[in-house]
Amino acid sequence: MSANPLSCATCPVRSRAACSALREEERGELARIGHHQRLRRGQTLFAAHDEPAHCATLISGALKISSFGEDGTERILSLVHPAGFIGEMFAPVADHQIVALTDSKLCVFSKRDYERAVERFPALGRALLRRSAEDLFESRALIDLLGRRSSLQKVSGMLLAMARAASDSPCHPAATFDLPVTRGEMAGMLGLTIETVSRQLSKLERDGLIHRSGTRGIEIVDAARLGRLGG
Amino acid sequence: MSANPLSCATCPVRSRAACSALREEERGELARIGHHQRLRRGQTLFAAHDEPAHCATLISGALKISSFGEDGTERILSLVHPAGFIGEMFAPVADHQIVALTDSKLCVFSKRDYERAVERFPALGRALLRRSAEDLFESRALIDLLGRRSSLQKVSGMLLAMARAASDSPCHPAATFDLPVTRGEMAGMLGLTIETVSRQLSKLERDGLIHRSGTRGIEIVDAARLGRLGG
DNA sequence: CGTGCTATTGACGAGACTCAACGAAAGTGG
DNA sequence: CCACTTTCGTTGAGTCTCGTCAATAGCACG
Repeated sequence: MSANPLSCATCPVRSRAACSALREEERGELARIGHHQRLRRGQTLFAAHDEPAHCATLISGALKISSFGEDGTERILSLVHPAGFIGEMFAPVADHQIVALTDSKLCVFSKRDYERAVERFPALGRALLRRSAEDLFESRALIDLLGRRSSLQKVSGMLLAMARAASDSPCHPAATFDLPVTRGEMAGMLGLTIETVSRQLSKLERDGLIHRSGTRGIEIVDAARLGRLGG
Repeated sequence: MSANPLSCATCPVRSRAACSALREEERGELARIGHHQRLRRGQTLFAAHDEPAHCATLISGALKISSFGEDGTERILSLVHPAGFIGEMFAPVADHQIVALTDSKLCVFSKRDYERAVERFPALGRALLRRSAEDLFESRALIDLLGRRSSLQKVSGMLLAMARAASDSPCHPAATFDLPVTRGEMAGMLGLTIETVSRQLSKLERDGLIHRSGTRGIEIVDAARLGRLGG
């Protein structure tokens, strides 16, 4: 765990993360109680059953939040994208594991310190609330995706969601991007099997809606038809 | 819309709702800017596409938050139980409809007023954050339920969730309760059809895990086995 | 150039949806 | 209070999607 001093001035998410709600000097104070941490692909931030003593803002990369069934099968509950906040401040102890999907950088704080900061800087609390609302919105979008839809619709919807997440501007999705997840992880999120995901991707490519390059690269060819399926 | 003055002293959720974080006199001030509202079963609080100008705490009854696909099929994203907070304070404008499942009572506030109150009373903001985190947790539980499970598991899990929600104490679920939702709504939440839900309920009763009385009454006979399926 | 791992593709079968009929409950109007 | 209508719930038979099992192909690594 490297204890680099935080350098907010060059932080790529300084305009979107929760701390962006703070004034200059307040942010400086927050920076003093936090530190950077790097996570390599596959490394876990918090393991299931941990009493999480930390919280963090994701600076770059991507994380997944997943739970595990009794049979050990993984279930991905949510993805975390840059500027996202991790640390279920008040949630019941959840058996959630948080793992890096790609090499990632985070801004980590002790939970106690952060809670104190929230009390001192009300704006931070409001910013967290906003983030939380966005997470909730995302979660509901995923629920929407999981509910009564065909596998083809699910896969299409996920591609669109990924395209949106890959783009910096939230309004227009990226036309070409790399999937941050493996097929298995995608399947886990959608409640499908690897095989079904693979088949539907093949079908989407056959029908000319997308183009695949390598195993992760996706180019959206016909966004309109894709949206009709997955939106 | 009846404009009864709020009477926090006798409010059944005064110890659990967001406003419970406030001190006596602060709560009094909040009460002055809010009013009670009754909703009959089936009435909608906010319709899709409304720019919601209000937010509310649910006092009694039950609400559903749902979205609608292009084909008009309803998709229930979340249930709201007493003490729950409604009003996506900061979320992107969502095409979500909020409808009463049973006759309900709410504590309604203008969004602007409430936001001002949040700024003035930081504790309120923190309480909202906690609520939001719980909602997020609930949402993720639903996602968990929707992901790769058999219809029997889904139905079992939903019964357990309902039992938990029906009980006042969050630790031990109610043994006997009324479903707040119709079969169709249940099906909508689980991504199943009415028929499948009905069949699985019949099966659970045949196998002695539950007992049905009327169309809504549920008695949990064998919580252990039910938990093994749906937990 | 093997060696794992991930992804793709095919054949088959179980589980969930569709369609359809029937029964039960709830609301309506006389 | 009762007959009527409407909605909701249950049950059955047939179809189709998606999961399971298995074999093969691409890729990254040493």
